[in-house]
Amino acid sequence: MMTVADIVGRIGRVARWEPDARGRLAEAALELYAERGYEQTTVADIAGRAGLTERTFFRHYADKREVLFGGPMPELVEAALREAPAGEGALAVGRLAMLAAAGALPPERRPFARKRQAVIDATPALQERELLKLDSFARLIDRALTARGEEPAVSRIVAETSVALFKVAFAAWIDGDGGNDLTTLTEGAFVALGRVSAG
Amino acid sequence: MMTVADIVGRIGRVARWEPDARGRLAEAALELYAERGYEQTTVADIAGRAGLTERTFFRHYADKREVLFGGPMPELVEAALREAPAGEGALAVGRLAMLAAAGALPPERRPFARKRQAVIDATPALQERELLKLDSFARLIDRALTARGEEPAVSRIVAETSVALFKVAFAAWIDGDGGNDLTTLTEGAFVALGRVSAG
DNA sequence: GTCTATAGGGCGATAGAC
DNA sequence: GTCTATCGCCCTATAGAC
Repeated sequence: MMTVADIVGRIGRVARWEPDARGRLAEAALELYAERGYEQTTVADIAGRAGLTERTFFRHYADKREVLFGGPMPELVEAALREAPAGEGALAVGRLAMLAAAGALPPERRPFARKRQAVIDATPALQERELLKLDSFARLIDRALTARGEEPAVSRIVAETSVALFKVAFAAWIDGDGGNDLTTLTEGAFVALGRVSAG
Repeated sequence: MMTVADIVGRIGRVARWEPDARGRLAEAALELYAERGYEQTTVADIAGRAGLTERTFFRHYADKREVLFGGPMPELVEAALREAPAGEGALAVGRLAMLAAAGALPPERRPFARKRQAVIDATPALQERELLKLDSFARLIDRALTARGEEPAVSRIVAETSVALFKVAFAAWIDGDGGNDLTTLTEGAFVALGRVSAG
């Protein structure tokens, strides 16, 4: 279905507002956080660079941290959990969920992800938010596994472990040379768990 | 060396200040967060109940969240990692570190821990802080394992997995009926990992 | 202790599209 | 008329600076 914004875009006329306020805010925020640091950046700075006001920033993002965490990963994880084949074991389902998350970060997004991660690594407040997002994936997996009839104890362990492995794979993807994509590294982390927990 | 507080304690007289301002602030904060919610509680409220000023609160705690996270767990984890026998495998060391963390919460602390956890579970801002604290344990384990000569990939996986298992055990301790102590539950989580990752 | 900047929420006004 | 995105000005509490 064609939206008003689409029509405006086609006609090529400037409407009342520049399009994609949300995206412009996110871009401006990352730039400024990288340039001068998260704490040294005010919401007014971000809004100003995006050609908007402070108040509009808070319409699009609940707080100053959230502007870096707007990706499609939660939906991808939920979809993977919904579509996981009935026969799969618990850990295999957790693995599918994390592979879906990895799918949100194809190789071409690595430069952006590295820039974003450098900002997060320099800022405890952003690390906290990142950990909460990852924890929410664990909750999704736990709920899905329980719904599939797994023991609560198994669901929880698999959920937390799966996310732990994704964290490891993601860190390796960011720190590495780009030779392996995130999907491969995620699969590798699940394989490595078997080795570590056996040996 | 003897501090002023020590001297006051010995004499047994009430000096210029009631003793243990830090503890009183923590107690007042938990009460208020439980009574009316974290966001509905101001730092002035907490300080007032503790008979202190707002400014004094920030001398003892860096921010409003930190007042719930002042325990000895980090030191216990560090000590366990320092004293881990040389022969132990990576996962065994992670397990020792998490058992040391569990040691900070003996059965008699469960009522307090449950009250505190209820507040945290109701407050995303506090969940974020809790996750950051747990993540800092993973960093400690990772560093210690790397120092012991483990492969970086193994260190990271073991570190994240160990903390993941502790999270599961802690949740079970809080949610359960108190029949199992946290140490037992933590050991059980490490045992269960073997079953889950094998089967 | 005092002062101040900033985060972030409430609410109403405005200006288009339909 | 309704709906939606933006702006403006109010406010309080946090947290850092002095």
